[in-house]
Amino acid sequence: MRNSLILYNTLTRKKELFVPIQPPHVGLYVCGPTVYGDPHLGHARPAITFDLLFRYLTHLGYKVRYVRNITDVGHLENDADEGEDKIAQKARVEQLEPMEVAQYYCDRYHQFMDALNVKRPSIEPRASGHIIEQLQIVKEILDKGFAYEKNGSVYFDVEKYNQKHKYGTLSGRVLDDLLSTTRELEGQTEKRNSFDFALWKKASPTHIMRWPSPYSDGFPGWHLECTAMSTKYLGEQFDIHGGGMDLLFPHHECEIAQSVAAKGKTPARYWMHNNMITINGQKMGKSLGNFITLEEFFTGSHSMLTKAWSPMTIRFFILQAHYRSTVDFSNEALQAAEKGFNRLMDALQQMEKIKPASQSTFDVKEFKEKCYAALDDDLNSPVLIAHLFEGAKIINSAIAGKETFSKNDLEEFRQTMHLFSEDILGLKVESTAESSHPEVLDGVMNLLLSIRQQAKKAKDFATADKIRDELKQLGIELRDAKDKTEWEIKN
RNA sequence: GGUCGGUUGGCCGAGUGGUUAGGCAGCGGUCUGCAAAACCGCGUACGGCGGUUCGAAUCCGCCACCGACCUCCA
Repeated sequence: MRNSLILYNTLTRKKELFVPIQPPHVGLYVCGPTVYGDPHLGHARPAITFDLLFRYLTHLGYKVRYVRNITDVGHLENDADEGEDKIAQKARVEQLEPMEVAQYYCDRYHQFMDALNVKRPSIEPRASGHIIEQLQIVKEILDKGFAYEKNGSVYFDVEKYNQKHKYGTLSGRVLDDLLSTTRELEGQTEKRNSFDFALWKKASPTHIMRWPSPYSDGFPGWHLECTAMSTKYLGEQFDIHGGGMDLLFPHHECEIAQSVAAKGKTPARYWMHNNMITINGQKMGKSLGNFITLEEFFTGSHSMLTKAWSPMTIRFFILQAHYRSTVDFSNEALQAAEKGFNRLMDALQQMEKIKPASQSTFDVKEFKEKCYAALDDDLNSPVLIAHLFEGAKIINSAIAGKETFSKNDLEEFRQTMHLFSEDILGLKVESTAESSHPEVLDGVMNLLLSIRQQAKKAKDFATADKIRDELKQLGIELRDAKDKTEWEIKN
């Protein structure tokens, strides 16, 4: 097994060689969606980032258990007493059962992640199905003395925890600073300190989602589910914990505190955080109202979009930036991504036409090594894509007779190109009308092309060009090669 | 205000103490009846000011600007 993957660990702020606790097994936990709204571009980034990690680790031969939760009990709307579960709030607005709402958006999430060719995780646990496990952790933390109960709610005692352990190791925050910088919130009389966080919240009378507990009828605090479910399925300490950078503080910091308080262990050894997506340089966010749903991208139905952008264009666009960089959205950038993606996919298909020669003019082994090296360097997908474009250029040159491959090299080159672009980056040729009725369209095209060929022979270029131009208007592009004319549907 | 990160050619976006990132767009060429596609060539970019160094866009310092987190958010 290749063993040279280096990952940037937020915990140490350094790139580190990835060494699993129990090779060949790898435990990977990623914070999943809160299913109270339609999936948007921001959901795509972590899903694709960790899909790449999942695919690469699997390819390397690791047996990966990938756990990504579904938050269906919702997080607290805020920390105030009248805080309301997000799912419950949405349900009231739409007059639906809370679980109906959660199911609907969960299905939508799956539908769009499938379209983006994101593999399903090994386990997708729901928070609502793990109330017992969460209550168990509340009890453990209370027993250890790192939490206190007040009016039916249970809060994590950060100050007390900080006396024995250190709070803020992941985000680099210092408790004293937090005291002075955290603003005062109304209705926080129950908490001893503003930075304490809820482990269990007593439900207000209007709160629909509630479960019985020794403390009150209520619901779990907003960091607890990840601790409960990662512990249950991956153990008290596992390999990699991932999520968006916005979750670094307080969410992941609190997860660490909960695990250390309850189990005495930092839950994960490697913490990975994908950066945000920006629109016109500004973060995309619910509160900012500038987020674009995936459905709007795929159909083009948003005022900021000049046209529809396909799932693979979105995936390619995201992979063209390193996961720790912000990626700024614009129609121009997507246009460039779309064209580049098509060029790569075209080359991949053209590759089948290459005929083996006696000798190779291209070093396939070195090429393959470069591709691995890119991913080994903290999943550098943009560099990998740059290499794949070099591969595309070689393919096209080989078809033009400028490069040659021996039989063995050709086979290895084909495998390498497919491995990295399809199996690992998860890119694929998107189906078009061509694939739904292939025979019919082929027949029609062959007819048109033979008429055009006759016209060309007779030097009737007006007719030949008319066919080409009008097909172009329909979205079919012709390319005259030496002995035949190729055609392709563009969008 | 505190903490962290960023500022790369027309656009997007990697990377690095001295050697071509890559894609898109543009320009010139080859090919073509003309195109398209493809291939070849071109642009010589790293926020500002100092410092370290034989040499910095890459290291250090200061400044400017932008952003993220500190409140639900991927």
